[in-house]
Amino acid sequence: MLIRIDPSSSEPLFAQLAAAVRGAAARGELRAGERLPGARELADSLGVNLHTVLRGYQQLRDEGLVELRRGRGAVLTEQATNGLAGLRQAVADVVTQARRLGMTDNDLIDLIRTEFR
Amino acid sequence: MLIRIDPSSSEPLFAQLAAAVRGAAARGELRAGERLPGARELADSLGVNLHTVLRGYQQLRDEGLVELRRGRGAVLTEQATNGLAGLRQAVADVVTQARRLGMTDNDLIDLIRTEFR
DNA sequence: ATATTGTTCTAGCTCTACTAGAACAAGTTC
DNA sequence: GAACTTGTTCTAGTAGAGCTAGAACAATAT
Repeated sequence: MLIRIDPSSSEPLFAQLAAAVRGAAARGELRAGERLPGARELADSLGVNLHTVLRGYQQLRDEGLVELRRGRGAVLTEQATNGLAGLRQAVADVVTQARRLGMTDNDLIDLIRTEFR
Repeated sequence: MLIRIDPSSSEPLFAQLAAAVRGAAARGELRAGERLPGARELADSLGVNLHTVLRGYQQLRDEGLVELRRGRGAVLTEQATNGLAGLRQAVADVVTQARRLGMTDNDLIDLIRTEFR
């Protein structure tokens, strides 16, 4: 898997990392049960700190996309690869866009309901 | 126009302010040529600093949504009133994707609510 | 002329993100 | 069982963004 990070972006590094994994899983580049690189190793290869990678991994865990276990590393869950991850990413993008327009969650939900008919 | 701001949000105050104006324009609550409140006045009524409001206004100017002139204030441009089209398209895409996964509108709305936090 | 309103500058405070290093705990591997 | 791997937790320091504050200034409106 290829993970790229832009240090000059205003998006935090750990968030970029999480987004990269989310996207790779959604596009089928990663499968359930597959292991992500160890945090120390990935930190080295990206030129960032161990804690930064771990924070990204922990965010993915909070979203239910990976399981973290000592001695074993970060393993993709079913949820990460069942397409939900892709939808999640799309939803995140829409939410960002809606926020930029100053919409509340309910404003956006109205739009969704309209579109669902 | 009603501008509300949440000091406890992780979204910067100046960005919230810009979003509020963007959204009001996108929803048609504001029209091209209309004047926004003066920065000092708005800062007072929101309980934030003059510079914070000005930074929000400047961001809107950088986006081409308002023109700023001394003695005159912030005036909405034509461009400010065309925002919804992109979001509508993104929402349509998300709904299609959700349908493909067999989700109901309420399933999707749960996702939106989660993401909005 | 006078008042209004954005512009610019300096300064200080707080919080987040990132880095760094160390010790620790749970799991894997042999 | 022993050694190794890997995430977890803790402390600590640095840099930058965001916000506030106050003042002086410049262009425009009335």
